[in-house]
Amino acid sequence: MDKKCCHSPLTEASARDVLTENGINRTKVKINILQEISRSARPLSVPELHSLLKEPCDVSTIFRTITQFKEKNLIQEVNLDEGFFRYEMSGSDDDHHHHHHHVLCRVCGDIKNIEKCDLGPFEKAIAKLGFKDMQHRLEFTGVCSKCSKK
Amino acid sequence: MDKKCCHSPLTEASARDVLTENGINRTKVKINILQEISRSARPLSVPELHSLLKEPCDVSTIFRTITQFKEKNLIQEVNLDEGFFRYEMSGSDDDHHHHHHHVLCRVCGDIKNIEKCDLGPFEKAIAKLGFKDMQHRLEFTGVCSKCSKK
DNA sequence: GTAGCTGCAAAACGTTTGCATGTGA
DNA sequence: TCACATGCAAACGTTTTGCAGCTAC
Repeated sequence: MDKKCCHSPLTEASARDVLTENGINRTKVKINILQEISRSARPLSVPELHSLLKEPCDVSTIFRTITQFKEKNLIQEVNLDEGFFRYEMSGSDDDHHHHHHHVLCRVCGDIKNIEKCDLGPFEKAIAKLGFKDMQHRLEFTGVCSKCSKK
Repeated sequence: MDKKCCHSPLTEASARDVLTENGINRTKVKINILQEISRSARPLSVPELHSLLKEPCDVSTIFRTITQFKEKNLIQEVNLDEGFFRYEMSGSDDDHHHHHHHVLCRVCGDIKNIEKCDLGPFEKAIAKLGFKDMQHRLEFTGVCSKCSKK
């Protein structure tokens, strides 16, 4: 549960490699965005990403880049019920079906990962209703230990 | 799993009672909105609600009313990853902690309820991280039997 | 009468799109 | 060269807000 996330921050060189492997042009903007997402310990929103980039680019470019990265499954969308999406690395190839959930602290906004995921009983129940190709979204909120001490 | 939802459509008289019990003024608009949500078999978005109301009101009024209903726990927010929220009845007083999940068909948009909810193992794992007052959101998408036959 | 409700208009916010220009391979 | 990437401006859909007038109690 406390172990480090599966990916590590990408160097410029490795970011370039990842883009090449996925058939994406290696532009300054795309390298920056990929590095910034890989550097972050938590999923980032587009406005956050925009203000983190050392060489800022337009938000529309960020959205277009994110669309492309999602299509190549480099990153994945996270919805913590905040009214907007966040994005995080999908995990490397050796870790192909990486899947996890999050807990969001309702007070300070801190986000932790939950690696456990067993929804078998739910999925069996839904299969009985005739549904196929199931996907799910499970996110938790709570008050973290720091905030509940105050 | 197939049983009818816990609440039934509210008559105008019972909608008025519910509002009074919750200290909310019984205006025409609020009665209409509450009835319309109680009548619906599935959680409604604000635009849907707006077009369903027989005596339409401004969307800003709908949002303000919904905020108030949420505060009194008359209704609850549902997020099916569509980019907007839906709203449904919270369940009656005798059914005080009613809680369920949904499956959304990614093809036709049909929504079914899932009554089962056992996330004990997850919540234990999160409690170990020091989080308190946990809440969760779990929603499924899939392809319903009608749509997968085509 | 007064607190609270409503409609209208405007704006906030995340997100998408069209278009003209610029850049990577 | 030429497909693709970018910035800018405009638009979109959902949601919020300010304000003036109206309604419930």
